[in-house]
Amino acid sequence: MRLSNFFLPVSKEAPADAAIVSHKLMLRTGMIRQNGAGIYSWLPLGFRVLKKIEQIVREEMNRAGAIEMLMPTLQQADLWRESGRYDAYGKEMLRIKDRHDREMLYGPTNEELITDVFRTYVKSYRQLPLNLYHQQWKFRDEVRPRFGVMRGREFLMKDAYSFDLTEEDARKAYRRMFCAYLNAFERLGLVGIPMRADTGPIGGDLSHEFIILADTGESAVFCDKALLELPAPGQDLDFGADLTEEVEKRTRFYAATEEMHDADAFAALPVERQIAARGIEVGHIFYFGTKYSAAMNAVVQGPDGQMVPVQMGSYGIGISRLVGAVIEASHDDHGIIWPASIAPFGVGIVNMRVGDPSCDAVSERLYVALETAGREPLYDDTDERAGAKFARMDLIGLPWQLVVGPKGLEKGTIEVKHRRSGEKIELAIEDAVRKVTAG
RNA sequence: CGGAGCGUAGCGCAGUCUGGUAGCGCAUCUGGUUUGGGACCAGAGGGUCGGAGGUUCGAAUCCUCUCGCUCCGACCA
Repeated sequence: MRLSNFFLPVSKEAPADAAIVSHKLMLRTGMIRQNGAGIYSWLPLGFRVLKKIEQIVREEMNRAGAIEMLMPTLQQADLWRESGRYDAYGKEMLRIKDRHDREMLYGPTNEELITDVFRTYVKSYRQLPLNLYHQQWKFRDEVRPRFGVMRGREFLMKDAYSFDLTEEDARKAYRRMFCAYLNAFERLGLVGIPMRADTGPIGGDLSHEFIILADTGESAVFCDKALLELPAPGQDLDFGADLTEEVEKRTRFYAATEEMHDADAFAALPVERQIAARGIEVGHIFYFGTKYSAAMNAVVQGPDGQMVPVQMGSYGIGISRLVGAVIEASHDDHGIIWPASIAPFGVGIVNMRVGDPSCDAVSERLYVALETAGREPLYDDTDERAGAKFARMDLIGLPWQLVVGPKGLEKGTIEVKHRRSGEKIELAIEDAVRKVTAG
């Protein structure tokens, strides 16, 4: 992408409304534009990041055997009456009437819809296990939206729903999602720490929140340092295998959010392993048995011929929240530092002297080479001053910057900058391309 | 929903107490000089001061109502 053809409204100052660093940076880089409390437009730069996170989550869900689909944002009230949640959900659910005065709602979640799909088509245990997911905008009329996309009212969520015949099979489905989540967060450059979460009226031990540590996180969290050092299961994990050990490897360490915190158990840890910090919830998984299937008559016939309500679990990842969360976890005084996996562009090319024949020629060469190599270059071909270009590149935080200027070209080199380390090296043009393409 | 604030140019703000021609910085546009880390000079455009009503000769400023946004708390991907 040539900057002169792109839409990148960066600004020096952030609106005073923004309280936390990720929100400020998202506004300053022109990733989002606020429309109302907790409601945002995703401008081109932000949209690219959002789509990349969505794609990584998609790949990890698919790898774990989940199947993607898409459900609507607007739902009929009837289904929610069946599950009993139309009245139970409260003011957080946005209720709407259409022109025929039919009661509708903007979906805050999708258990009812997916259960309806399931019960219509699945009648036999032989079609199980099944895990269906989508990535769709949700609306929750939060009392107090805040922190930009971290707590918006409208937000993009990946939600998956598992269906199994028995509780034991449902536990297996849960473990698959547990591992898939760890892999997904790792690919986003984050350490997602699974923490025991409140299971509400269902009870049991099958609910975990995935937390990433950040000073501006909304919840106080406590965990064993060992959890931060465990690598994710990895993309070669066999999701057909027994994943019990892979899960217990983590759940045996202490980790809890404030509401589940057991001060005595935490105090029993060696002091150097005690981590008391703040965290951002980026995912939440739980098993809820037959709560919806029983209420909505989603039954399947087992091998014994009996009709039984299907065992269900649901698994959420806050896609739009993750954009903010990654920035909270990865930035410096100059701006964002994107992990390469979700950077809006892979490399920035700074032409220091637009109009100079050799600078233009070399920049074009780099641009074509990197574009061809699939590195998604952002070529700053504007005629602004060098300082402004550098500041902007640092602000938007692309992993690499290539600086093409007359001084370097006299020696036949260009400057290659690594955003995260700040390292700068002079390389010949072909070596620079190789360097950036290799990473 | 309780508590506290804020709405003046795209962004950051001053002006409000004490009523009297709507300002500053950044950004934008034009011309020129510049050019290796957010340049300089000269000029220009851009505002129903969130909205409605009221008081007054006169309202950004005082009064009433209203809409919106932010922060703290209780709740949540």
